[in-house]
Amino acid sequence: MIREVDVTSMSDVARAAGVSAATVSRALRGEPGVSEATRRYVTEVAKRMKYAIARDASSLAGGRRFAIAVLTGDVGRGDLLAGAEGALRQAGFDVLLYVLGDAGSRTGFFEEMPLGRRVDGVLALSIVLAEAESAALATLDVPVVRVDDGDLRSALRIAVGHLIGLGHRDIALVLADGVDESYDEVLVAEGLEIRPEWTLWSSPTVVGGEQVADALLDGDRLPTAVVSSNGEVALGVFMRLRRDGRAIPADISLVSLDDRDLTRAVGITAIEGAQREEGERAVAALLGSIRGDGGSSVHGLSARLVVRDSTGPA
Amino acid sequence: MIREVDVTSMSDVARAAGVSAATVSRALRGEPGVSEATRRYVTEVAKRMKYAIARDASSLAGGRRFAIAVLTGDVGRGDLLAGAEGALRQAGFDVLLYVLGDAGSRTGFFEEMPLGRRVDGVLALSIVLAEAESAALATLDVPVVRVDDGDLRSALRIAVGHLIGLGHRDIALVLADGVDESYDEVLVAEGLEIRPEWTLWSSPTVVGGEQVADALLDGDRLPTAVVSSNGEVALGVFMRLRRDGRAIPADISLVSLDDRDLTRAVGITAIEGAQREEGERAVAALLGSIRGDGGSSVHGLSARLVVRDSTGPA
DNA sequence: CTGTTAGCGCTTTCAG
DNA sequence: CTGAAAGCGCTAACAG
Repeated sequence: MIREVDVTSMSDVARAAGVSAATVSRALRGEPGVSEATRRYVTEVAKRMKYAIARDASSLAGGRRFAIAVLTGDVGRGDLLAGAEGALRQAGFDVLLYVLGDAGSRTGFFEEMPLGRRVDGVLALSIVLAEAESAALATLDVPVVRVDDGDLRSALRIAVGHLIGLGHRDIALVLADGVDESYDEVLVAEGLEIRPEWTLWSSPTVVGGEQVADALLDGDRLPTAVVSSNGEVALGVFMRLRRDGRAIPADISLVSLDDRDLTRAVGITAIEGAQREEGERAVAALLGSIRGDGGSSVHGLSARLVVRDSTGPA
Repeated sequence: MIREVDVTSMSDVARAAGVSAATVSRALRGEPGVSEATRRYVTEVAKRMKYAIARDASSLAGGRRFAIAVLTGDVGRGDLLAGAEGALRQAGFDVLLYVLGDAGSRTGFFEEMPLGRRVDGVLALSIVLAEAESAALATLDVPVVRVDDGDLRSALRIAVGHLIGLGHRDIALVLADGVDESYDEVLVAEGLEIRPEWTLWSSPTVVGGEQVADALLDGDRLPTAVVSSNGEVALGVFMRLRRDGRAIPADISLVSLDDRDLTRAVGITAIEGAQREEGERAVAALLGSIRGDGGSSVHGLSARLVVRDSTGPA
């Protein structure tokens, strides 16, 4: 396709404004060394001509790229991405998106490393990087900032604290398969008694949650509160308990350590990562690095309790 | 931050390979006019030197940008985005992401139009563009491809067809607020009788769905099936009916015209857009346009019924 | 098939 | 404060 169009270039603007291209460049970028009057006038003219700096040429000449690569394994974590994108756009950076969800595209990406000399920094959002992958990124010689999912332990601590504050002592903990650590100490630390039958594992699905609820209902005593590490499991527990005639939160309170569309929709109290904000914070850190020390860093999603309708007094 | 590094440029490679820069350029891009032997050797050397073409310079000189702007209003539609990104990356295009979720960033974007001379095409994913916005994009003079949500009418047709196949005749239709058209004709066309009290409106929330279910339960006759235009509403209906002791699908079948995490998790039969595939198809169309006629086009998410556990014989 | 020569549209010294 | 000149690293004619 041939496009023979609107090549309003900087020199066009310069000519129209009766100054040199250098002055236009300085004026438009807010560089010092231009009188305010000139700057205003040039900006004016540029806008009238709908002129926009050609990034390619600008990068080539200036050495800066004004672009950040955003790597993510899971577009589902939408707000994190949205927050980061907004902050970057506002700061004048392009966002080059790379969705590294499946193994194929992921290995492909790290083999090709298509970022060479193309970005000023890298943001890795909720994707756990292998050693080799981190190393590959390091060769780009630009700052890398990672945002990981918040850690379960502290989320659990917050949830349990909330429940204890409501007077609960009998708290069951449902962990999604794959979670292999023990979290008893968190309960112990709060002075709670550990009952083995109240620590349950479940596949990370709604059906799994329903089975867990069944197991709970079959026990000789029901806890007054349930904490689930996974949102879908929480929903399963919620639905089964309700169907069994248990009122939530009157009979049983429920907290999810994982906040999702699901839990939000149903009104389940949950620990949410402040995703949007964290995305913005990560961008701030990255831009700081770019301007400053060039260092890399790792951020955890900050945990925050959102009390909804599934928790109440014991 | 000062970066005084690895500026392996094309001429470095050329020197190392004992050829001219032009030859390296041709060889690396697969352009004709290079002997196979030379191409192989040059490629070899380049790889060994870890050389990667500088996109900026390449674009500047060549006039092509190898970048596509992807506009989306809703990162939640993850698979569409993932599909498009994968296809674009494979084709060698950068993806410049713009999340135009909230009004502020959206108007900001269309006022600034930061894309001038920066992309070879635009992909608008599940975002309905206003007249003025389309016009703004048109000024970029690059192909624009849009992928819209599938249309409700055809989704409804599929859902109703499915239910009728299962023997249902008493079908209630729940529309989320904002849907203003009448869909009676779809039912009529299938030979169904229209009962006004079985066409209900609801806020697009779980609570709204629960209220709808209440209204249904209060009626003098219960439909044998419910179709909801919205996933969250469907979930609300689902939960309330179950709590009221109605078995799904034994007593009542339920179909959502909108497939989401929610409906998937709970196992509600739904009409899903084949998002990933559609993303790839849109990219194919866009790349075709870029190479060819430069035309723009609109794609609908292709509707597909996913039968889960919420529908069964009447 | 390959090399040479001009730029692409900016930013950046360096003078003025 | 402003302008002129010299590239940034490539690609695209044009010659050989």
